[in-house]
Amino acid sequence: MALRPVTRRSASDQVFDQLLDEVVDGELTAGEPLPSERRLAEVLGISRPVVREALQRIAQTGLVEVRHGGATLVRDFRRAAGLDLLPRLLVRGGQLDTAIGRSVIEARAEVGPGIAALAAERGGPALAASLDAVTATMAETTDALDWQVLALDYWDLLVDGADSMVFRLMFNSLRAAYEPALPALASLLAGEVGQVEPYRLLTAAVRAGDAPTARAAAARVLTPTADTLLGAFAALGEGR
Amino acid sequence: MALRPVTRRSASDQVFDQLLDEVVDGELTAGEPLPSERRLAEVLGISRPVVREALQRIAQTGLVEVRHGGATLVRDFRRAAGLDLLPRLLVRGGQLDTAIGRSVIEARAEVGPGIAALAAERGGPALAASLDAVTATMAETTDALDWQVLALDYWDLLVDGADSMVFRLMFNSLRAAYEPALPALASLLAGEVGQVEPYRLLTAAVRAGDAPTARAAAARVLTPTADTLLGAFAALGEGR
DNA sequence: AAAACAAAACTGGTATGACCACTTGACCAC
DNA sequence: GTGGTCAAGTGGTCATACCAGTTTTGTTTT
Repeated sequence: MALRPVTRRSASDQVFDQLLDEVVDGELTAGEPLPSERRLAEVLGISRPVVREALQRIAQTGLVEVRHGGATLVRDFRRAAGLDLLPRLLVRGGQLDTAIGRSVIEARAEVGPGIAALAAERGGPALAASLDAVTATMAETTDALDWQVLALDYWDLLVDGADSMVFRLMFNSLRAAYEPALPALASLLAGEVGQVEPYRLLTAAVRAGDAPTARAAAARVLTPTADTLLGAFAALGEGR
Repeated sequence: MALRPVTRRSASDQVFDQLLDEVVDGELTAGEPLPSERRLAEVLGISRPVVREALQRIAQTGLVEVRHGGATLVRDFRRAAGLDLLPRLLVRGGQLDTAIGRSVIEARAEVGPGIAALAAERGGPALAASLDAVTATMAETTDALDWQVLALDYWDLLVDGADSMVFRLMFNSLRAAYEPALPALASLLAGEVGQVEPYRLLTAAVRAGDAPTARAAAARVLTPTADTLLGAFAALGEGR
């Protein structure tokens, strides 16, 4: 039997989630003042320090603005939040937001080739050797989920090779966003399993230090997945 | 006279900054356990709730992992942090990190044209009209800083038009990163002031709904700035 | 001597109540 | 209208105690 570890969520975590959902779902509109910390503590049946911890974390993500002496105000997260918020937007209330999912795929298609180009310029044969090791494992993989995990490993190496902190942090944020959804996505992308040739072409371009070819090869790696997912999202989006 | 608002930083903020700097500067290496909350409170001369608030915010950014009952561990921020950390990496200890700056420019050059293409597909004449209003103001602007602010406004509209949450959040993160450095950068980019024609061409492509042209036009908007800044960063990087 | 167990000594999580610092708005004097 | 004062409400900090979970230690058992 498949047991999963029990997760005891702290009171602070639960308050954090509640507040975040209320802001993101628009139940608390931008500019609106939040109830005072004392009031929140009373309503939620917890102590004020716990409320404060949750509130500080919410503020850290840019969703509210706490002002000493004044009320805490809700901000427009579309204006104030950074990419770290993405995971909480992509899957909301257990449901995947197809509009957000579409934008993730679009961004991936845009950023991926750029990463590949930089990696080709800077990675060299050492990077290519690491990539070869991953593609070798991919070639022997039949499980859809394992395949996706390996594909992520491949891109992780590529991002390292690009030697760009911004792309690294972007990758981390995007990865954090769709890693939870991977099991669900893997089945959609089962047809992709075993298609290792595009990755090998990309690796070859990296080894040769050929940035333009790497860019094109990366696009060929990403496009099939993107088309499949965009199609699925479009179908889901109309279904509701 | 140019007065600036006084900023009183809370104890919690100061602890947050100290811990963040220690992790980012590598004085606390990944895997290493942090001192206990009680110990930190004692050493820093503050109360434990304040330490906890700072610690929870640090954990929120992915820099440490707090475990109930166990020690709090430092994580490798290169692996765990998201794009929200960028502002704290770009300018560290009052100094601009040129390697990070380079990666920001590279990412901008990669993402910008993609945003322009999407905006051309989805924005339509309404977006173009808004863009025209900004370029009209730009044409009359001679101050270098004002020019940069308007350029940011232009891109803000473009990002709206792209109708992509991921690009919106990316833009917010990047903006938060280099907005503090804008005054310093503006003087470097003084030569760009008045060059409104590339923006007008981009606007025209958006109005026509011509994505490929918009993509190319965006590249032409971004390239001069990118070259200038990359050159300046390279010179700075070698100087040390 | 090795393994199993139990207790103690950590760790973080929560609660309480008090006080300080700041903002806001009402009211008052000029 | 201007400026000043004051009271009420807000967030910021402190101190202490206790609960909950983990890690270490020491003992017991095999």
